[in-house]
Amino acid sequence: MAQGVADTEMIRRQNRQLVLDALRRGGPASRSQVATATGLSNASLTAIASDLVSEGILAELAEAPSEAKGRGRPAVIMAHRREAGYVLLIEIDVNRCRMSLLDYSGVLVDRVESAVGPTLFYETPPATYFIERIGVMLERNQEVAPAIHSVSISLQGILDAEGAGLKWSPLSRLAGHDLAGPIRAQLGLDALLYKRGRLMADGMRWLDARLANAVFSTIYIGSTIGMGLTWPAVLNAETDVGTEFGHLIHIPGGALCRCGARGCIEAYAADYAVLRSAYSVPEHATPASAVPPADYQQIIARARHGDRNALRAFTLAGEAIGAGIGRLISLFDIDNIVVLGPATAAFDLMQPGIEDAIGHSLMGKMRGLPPIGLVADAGEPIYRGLKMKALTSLDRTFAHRTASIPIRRVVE
Amino acid sequence: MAQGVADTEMIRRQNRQLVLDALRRGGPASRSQVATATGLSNASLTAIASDLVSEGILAELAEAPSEAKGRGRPAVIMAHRREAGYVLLIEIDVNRCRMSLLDYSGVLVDRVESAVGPTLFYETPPATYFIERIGVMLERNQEVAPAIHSVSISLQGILDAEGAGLKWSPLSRLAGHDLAGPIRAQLGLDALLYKRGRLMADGMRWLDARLANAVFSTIYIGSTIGMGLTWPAVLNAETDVGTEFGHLIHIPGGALCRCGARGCIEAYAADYAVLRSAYSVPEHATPASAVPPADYQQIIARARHGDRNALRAFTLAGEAIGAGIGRLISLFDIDNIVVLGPATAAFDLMQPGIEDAIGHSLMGKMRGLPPIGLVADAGEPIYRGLKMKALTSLDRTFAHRTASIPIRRVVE
DNA sequence: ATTATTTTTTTGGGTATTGAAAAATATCCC
DNA sequence: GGGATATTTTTCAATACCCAAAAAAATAAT
Repeated sequence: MAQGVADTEMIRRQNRQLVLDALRRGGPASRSQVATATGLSNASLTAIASDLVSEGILAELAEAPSEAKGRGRPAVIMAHRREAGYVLLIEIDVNRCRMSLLDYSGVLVDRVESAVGPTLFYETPPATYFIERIGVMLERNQEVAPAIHSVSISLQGILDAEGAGLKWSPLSRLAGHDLAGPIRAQLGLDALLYKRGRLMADGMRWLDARLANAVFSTIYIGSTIGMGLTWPAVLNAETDVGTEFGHLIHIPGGALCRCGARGCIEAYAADYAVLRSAYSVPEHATPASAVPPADYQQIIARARHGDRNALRAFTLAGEAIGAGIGRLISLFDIDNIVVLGPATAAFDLMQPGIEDAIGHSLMGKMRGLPPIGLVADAGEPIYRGLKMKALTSLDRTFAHRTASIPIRRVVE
Repeated sequence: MAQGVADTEMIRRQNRQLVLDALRRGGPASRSQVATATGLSNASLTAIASDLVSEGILAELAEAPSEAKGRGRPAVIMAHRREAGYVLLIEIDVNRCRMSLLDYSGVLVDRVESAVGPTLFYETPPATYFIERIGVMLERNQEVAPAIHSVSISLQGILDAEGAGLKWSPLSRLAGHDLAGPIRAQLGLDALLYKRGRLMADGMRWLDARLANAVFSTIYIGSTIGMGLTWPAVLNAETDVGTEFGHLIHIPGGALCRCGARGCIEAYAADYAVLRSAYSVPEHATPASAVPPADYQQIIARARHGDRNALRAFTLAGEAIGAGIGRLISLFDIDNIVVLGPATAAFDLMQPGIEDAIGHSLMGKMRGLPPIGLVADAGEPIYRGLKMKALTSLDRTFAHRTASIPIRRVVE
C-alpha cells in the first residue's frame, strides 16, 4: 500500500538510477563496466545508456584512458554530461555565506562568498537575503542560469516538517520564515534545505570508503554541538532522522545553554561551556556569544599543563558527550562515530569523561563505545555532503525521464 | 547498488505482495475490490489472483456476503487459504510463556500456556526450554506441524545484531544464548525474535486505525519501561530501531536501577521506583524484585488522597518519562505517543511532571508534547503485533513464489 | 425472455529484461 | 599487410508483465 503498483516503466526508472548511481560513485566508466557494477546485462546497458546519451544526460568521452589499451574493441567511457544541468549550493553559518555553482559532473563553475554579521537578519528577511545572493550568482552566469535545477542549502537548526524553513536556529532571526516558498516563487528554483549536522554525516560516507556501508554518527563539537546520523542508502527510502543532539538534555535543570534551556549537552561541551567551566564561572551564567579560537586553544594548553580547572572543564564536556553517546546507542545500533570540529584537538582530554559516562549506562556496558574517528575540518564533509545531495537529487530527476520534464540544454 | 536490478519478475513479486497486503489489511475481498484497493488493473488481478489460488495461497470463499447482493455477476470473495501455512507465536515474560498456533488466515488453532518462575533458566538453558515447549505444541498438532513456517518470539531485553538471541534481558539467564540456531537445528523452524516494546507499537498500528499512517511511539510503564517506535511500513524496508528507552540515563549517577546502572528512566518511573520514592527509601537502595499490583494501587490511592510523598513519587516518575520523551522527540519526529500498562491508571498523577520536563527542553518547547493516548492493557497490542509480524512475514515468503520454496500443503 | 448491471476473463499492444549470436574495432604477430 | 585473437557493443528472439478495451459470464429487474 505504502508503495505503489510496480510496472514496466518503474523497472526502467530504477535501472536508470542504478546506472547513474554507479557512475556517481565510481566515476566515468564503460558500458560493460557499469553493467558488471550494477548487475545489469550488457544488452540492457546498451538500451539504457543510449537513451541517457540521446537525452543529453550522459556524454561519451572522446578519449579512452590511455593505460587501459589492450586488444579488442575499445571501451567507450561514459560520464555525466556536464551541461545536462546545474545545481546551486549555499552554505550559511554565523560567519559567512558561500554559494557554489556546480555542473552535473560536480565541477565547480563559480563561487561567491559573503560575510555574515550577527545582525544580518535583523535588517533583511532571510528569504530576501537568499534571493538577492542567488540573484548575484545568476547574473554572473547568465548562460547556464536557465539550466539550474535546484538550490540546496546547508543550515543549522531545526527544520520544519515540510523542509521549507527552520523552526529554530542558532543564527538570530533566521528561523521562523518560509525560505523555499519565496525562492520558488521569485526565482522558479526548488530550494532543498538540509541540516548541517546531517550533511556532515553524509559527506563522511562519501569521503571515507570504510564508512560507505556503515551505520554511523558524526558529532561536531565546536561553538555548537551538531550530530548527524546516517544509514546506508536504500534506493528508494531516504532514511533521515531529524536529530537535535546538542540540545538533548544532559542534566535536567543543569547548566544554562545558549538556547535558553538548562542542561543541554551543548551547555557542557561547546567551546563557551568549556571556557565557562575552566574559569569557574557559575554554570547558570549567560553564555558568551562567541569564543575566539585562541581562547579555546589556551584552555587546551592549560589542561595539558595540568591546570585542574581546565582539566575538569574537559572532563565535564566529555561526560556530557559520553552520556549523549550512551543515550544515542540506547536508541540506535551504531557501528562508528566520527567526531569533527575544533574540539578534536582536545579529544584526548575529553576521552576519559566520555568513556566514564558510557560505562555508566546499560547499553554502554552492553555494546561498548563504538570506534571513534577524528576529523578536524568539518567544512569538507559538509560541502561534500551538500554537493552529493544536490547531485544525487538531480540524478533521481533524470532517472525518471518523464517526458514532462524536458532536459534543458544550454549549449548546442 | 544497495538495491538490485529490477526486472519483470520483481514487478510481479511486488504486486503479489500488494495483493496479499490488501487482503491482510482489509480482510476478504473480491478481485475488483482488491484491484481498486491496490491500484492494479482488473486484468492484472485476474492473473495474479489465479496464480495465488492455484498455488494454494488464496482460497475463493464459496459464499458471497449476503448483504451485497445486487444485479450483475456476483463477486467472488477471496481470502487467505487457511491451510496454506501456519505460524507459531511465543510470548514470554516473567510470569508465563504462552504459545499460539495460527493458521495463515490468522485464526487461532491451538494454544498452550505455562508458568514461568524466576529460576527457570537457572535449571534449563533457554533454547532447550523453547524447544521442549514447541515440541509439546507440535505433538498436539501433528497434522499441521510440517506446514509450520516459523516461530515468532516476543522477548524483553536487548536483541543481538543478528536477531538470534538476547544480549541482555530482565529475565534472569535468558540472555547470552543463541536461541534461533538450536531451534532451527533441532526443529527445522526459523525463529524470528522480536522486542516486546517494538511489537507493542506495531500492534497499536493495527489496532487503532488513526495510527495506521502515523510515526509514533508506545511507552509501556509497569514493572519495566518499554518503548517502541514505528514508522508506516515502506514495502521493502523494515524500519526498525533497536531501542532501549527504559535504560536511557535520565540523571547521571542517579537512582539505582534493577539493571545495575544508576539514573535510568526505569529507576524513577517503574512500579518499584514509585514505591521506593513514595516510602522515602533512599534511591540507591536495591530495587524490590517484584511489586504486587495491590501495592502500586495503594500508592495511587494515597496520591489521590493528597499524600505528599506519593504525589512526589509520581511527579518524579513523570519527570523521568517527560525528560525521556523530550530526548526522544529531539531525535525523532513523532506524531503521537501511546502510553500503555499499569501506570496508565496513574497517568494524571504523572502528567504535570511530564509536561514540566518537556517544557524544559528546546525540542519540547519547539514541537510541544505530542498527543498522548492511554491503553491500559498491553497484552493485546503485543499479541497483535507479534501475530501480524508472523503473518506478514509469511505473506512475503508467498509473494516471492520462487519455485524453490514449495508451498507445503497439509490437507488434500 | 429480454434487458440492465456488475464482475471477471480474454485479447492486443506496448515496454522491460536477458542470453546468445553477430557486429564492430582494436592489437598481435608472422 | 593480412589473418588471428580479444573485447566491447549491438542486435535479435524469447519471455514476462502491465494495461485498456472488448468480450464473456452471471445475476437481478422488467
